[in-house]
Amino acid sequence: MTAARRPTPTVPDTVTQAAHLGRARTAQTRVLLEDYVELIADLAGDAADAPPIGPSTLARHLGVSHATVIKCIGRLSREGLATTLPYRGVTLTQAGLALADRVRRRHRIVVALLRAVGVPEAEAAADAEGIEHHVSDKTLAAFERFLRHTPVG
Amino acid sequence: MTAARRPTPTVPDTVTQAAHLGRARTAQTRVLLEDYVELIADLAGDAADAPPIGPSTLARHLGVSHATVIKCIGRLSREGLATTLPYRGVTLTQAGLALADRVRRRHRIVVALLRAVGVPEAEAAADAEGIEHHVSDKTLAAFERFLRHTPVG
DNA sequence: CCGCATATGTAGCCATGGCTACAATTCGGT
DNA sequence: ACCGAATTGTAGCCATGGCTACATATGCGG
Ligand SMILES: [Mn+2]
Ligand SMILES: [Mn+2]
Ligand SMILES: [Mn+2]
Ligand SMILES: [Mn+2]
Repeated sequence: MTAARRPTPTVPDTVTQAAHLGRARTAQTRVLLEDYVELIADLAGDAADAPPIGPSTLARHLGVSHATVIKCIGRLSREGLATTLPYRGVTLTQAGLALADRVRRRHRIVVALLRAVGVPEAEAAADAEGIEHHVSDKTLAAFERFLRHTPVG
Repeated sequence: MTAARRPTPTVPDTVTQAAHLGRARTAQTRVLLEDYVELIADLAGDAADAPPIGPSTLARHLGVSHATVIKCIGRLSREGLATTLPYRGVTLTQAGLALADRVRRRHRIVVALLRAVGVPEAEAAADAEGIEHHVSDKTLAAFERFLRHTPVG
């Protein structure tokens, strides 16, 4: 039972595989933060006077309870991505805005790539919401290159 | 604070967005199961007499502790994907094998698509480990179509 | 200016998936 | 046969992110 008798060729070297899976696990811890800052930025609009967004609004868009949102806003704030005052909603910090920009850009590119390889609109929109969080910078760069060098969609 | 003054066009309709994010959240609950059955199938090889795999082997490949693996094997077994006997390792059920087949195929196709749009080998291998779990059947079908109609890489 | 609908916050529950520390079993080598 | 190393299992901790139920604050319409 120490190992498979034949180290099947489909199995990559052990430490590499562990690293890949670990990386995916780590990415998971960022998913919630990324979705929140992306949504907050989208809702607040691009004006300089971005208005604070309330928990119930976020809850509606996220499809979770407002209690859950309030807890997660605590984490956002602990991580320095947003500021919040009781009964006064949440506003992104500079760091939060910077992250939101990166996340929104990546989201757009992922959707565009999916569309470009023939994924239907609705599926692209839905799947991108999960895929985006696992697209590294290098992969994103490759996506952009592909989109530039590909005629239409 | 009830909503953004301008319902910025980047924000999709509320219930659609909630559905998309909810779908990504739901997918998350399958990630662990998928990675486990995929790994177990890979390690056991394709022989009919697939040998049971021990927790420590899985732990090494997954990059987590053996205690964590043992707990997760419990879930695998509760969900009918594997059987296990004390000190005798874990074996996939028919359902587990079927899931593993789907997951491994999807994994291959995702890696191939990433390579086809120009993602470097190492990045493709790493990112695929996270992306794969968020690729729906329709999106997978689109990937296959694209790969068929695209000359080389 | 006041009451009430709505939004916000708190408390406490649960499942998951990490971990370490320790206990028990197995099994190969002598 | 049996000893000891390696594997396996158990116990108990923690953080996360869901939820419901209840409590409190806000602010608008009348
Ligand atoms: Mn997302
Ligand atoms: Mn997104
Ligand atoms: Mn994976
Ligand atoms: Mn995989």
